[in-house]
Amino acid sequence: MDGGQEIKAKSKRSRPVQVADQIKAWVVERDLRQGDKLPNEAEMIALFKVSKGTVREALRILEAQGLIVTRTGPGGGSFVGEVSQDRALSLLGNYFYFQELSLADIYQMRKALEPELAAGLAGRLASEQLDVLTDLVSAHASPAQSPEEEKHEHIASLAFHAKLAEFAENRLLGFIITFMVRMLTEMTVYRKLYDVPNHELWRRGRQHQLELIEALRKGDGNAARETMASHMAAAEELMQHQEARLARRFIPD
Amino acid sequence: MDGGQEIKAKSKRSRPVQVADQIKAWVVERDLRQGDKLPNEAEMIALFKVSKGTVREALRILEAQGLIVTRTGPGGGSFVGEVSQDRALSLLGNYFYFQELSLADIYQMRKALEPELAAGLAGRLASEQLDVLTDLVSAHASPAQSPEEEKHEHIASLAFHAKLAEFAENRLLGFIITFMVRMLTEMTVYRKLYDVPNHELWRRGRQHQLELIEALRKGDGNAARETMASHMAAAEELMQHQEARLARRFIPD
DNA sequence: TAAGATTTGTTCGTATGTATC
DNA sequence: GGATACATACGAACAAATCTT
Repeated sequence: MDGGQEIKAKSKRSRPVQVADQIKAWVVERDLRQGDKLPNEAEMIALFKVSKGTVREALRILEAQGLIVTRTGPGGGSFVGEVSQDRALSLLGNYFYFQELSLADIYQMRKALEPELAAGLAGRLASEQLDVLTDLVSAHASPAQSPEEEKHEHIASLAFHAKLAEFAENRLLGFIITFMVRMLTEMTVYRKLYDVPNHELWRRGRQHQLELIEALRKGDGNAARETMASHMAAAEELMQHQEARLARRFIPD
Repeated sequence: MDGGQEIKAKSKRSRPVQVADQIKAWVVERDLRQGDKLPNEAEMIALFKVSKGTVREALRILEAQGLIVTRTGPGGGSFVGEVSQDRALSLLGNYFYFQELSLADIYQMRKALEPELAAGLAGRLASEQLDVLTDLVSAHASPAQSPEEEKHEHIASLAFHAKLAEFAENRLLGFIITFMVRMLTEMTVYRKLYDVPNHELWRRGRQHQLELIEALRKGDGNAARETMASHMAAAEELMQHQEARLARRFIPD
């Protein structure tokens, strides 16, 4: 009946992993923040009583997670680093690489979250930010003439949503939407999600985006929410024929 | 037969990171799946023309991301590994360690997603699964008498939601909710989120959970959705007085 | 520009630990 | 138990990057 703390199998953790844990503990104990310096290699060797190679493997572990950065030269060493959104997106992508994620799954989430994002943004964007959004919509104003153009339009449309997510105040909301957009973009690139063009639906989607920008400008949260909800429904319809699954590949850093 | 020419433009990356990338490419080229064996250390040394130490650092990088697992002994070596949900949760937690995430942010998401989860689960759970949920609610049936009990009730309540998320068919939805529950659990443990008891609200929350289980059993998706929505509103109210921010600490593996 | 100092980056040889047969 | 095939760990040396003077 605890549910929170899982008892972890006492698997034998390798020395480098142990050292990585010790380094984390060392950082937490001292409440270090981004940019603060860690002991250098020589000091860690003395501190943890391990060889240089082991220390370096531990540092690579932490570096791979984005927790530290390392620089050479005088004044160099390892420092507490802020995990970038890009890295976090990649690491999460590696997990879902192994999961069965369908378009339906992603759109169930988008339908729930994107209207929420839109409502929260109403009246909060500077005019330059609104202009950026307008430019993204304008970038694919004329009807696509070839599959290649279809593809680029599709990606540009997703970029519109990525930009909205970037503006989100709720960083968790922004992150998740960015993640889904990224997944969809990869699907678009690696599979032929754009080969069943439906110009009418496409035109409607573009109209939605323009209406959304207007609602955001006016600060009308409810209109923004409703418009986005319609847009999501249309986008889902547009992709629904596609049987697509996510491309199974490692996502590079 | 291998990659061929090195790309000078990316020479910023350290050798171990380069090798890690090469190993990933090697895996992707061959479309290896979980459990498939990678070359052993000696072979990688020959393959990538680097020393043992460099190969090992590269392997630790991939291991830290959950992409490979390593075993010693005959027949041992490195193998393609499936990234576990637990590891993915930790890595994502590391990212949000650095973000300003408020209770309001999390509840905005929960209000949008948990009703969706509840609706999707209606009529899909086996009776054993429903029993597990009932047990979790029963675990905190009597009113809490002390702050310590309040805390455990709070955690148990979150465990209820974690279990629901575990049953989700949509793995993305399940993952995100699990993540939020985990964050809230940590807040509960590391901060005094349970020191402003409100017995009436608490009783109502418990009632909601029982109603929800009933709706799930009956297969009434709309009732499940509505009940969960009410439950989320109540839970938010319960936590709203708390100024809490997430504890700033590294999340252990 | 150049030299020197500092710190990480990489290699090699060797020895030890561990799981399988 | 012994042999084998692996990863694991250590230490010493040298290379490369980068800062200071």
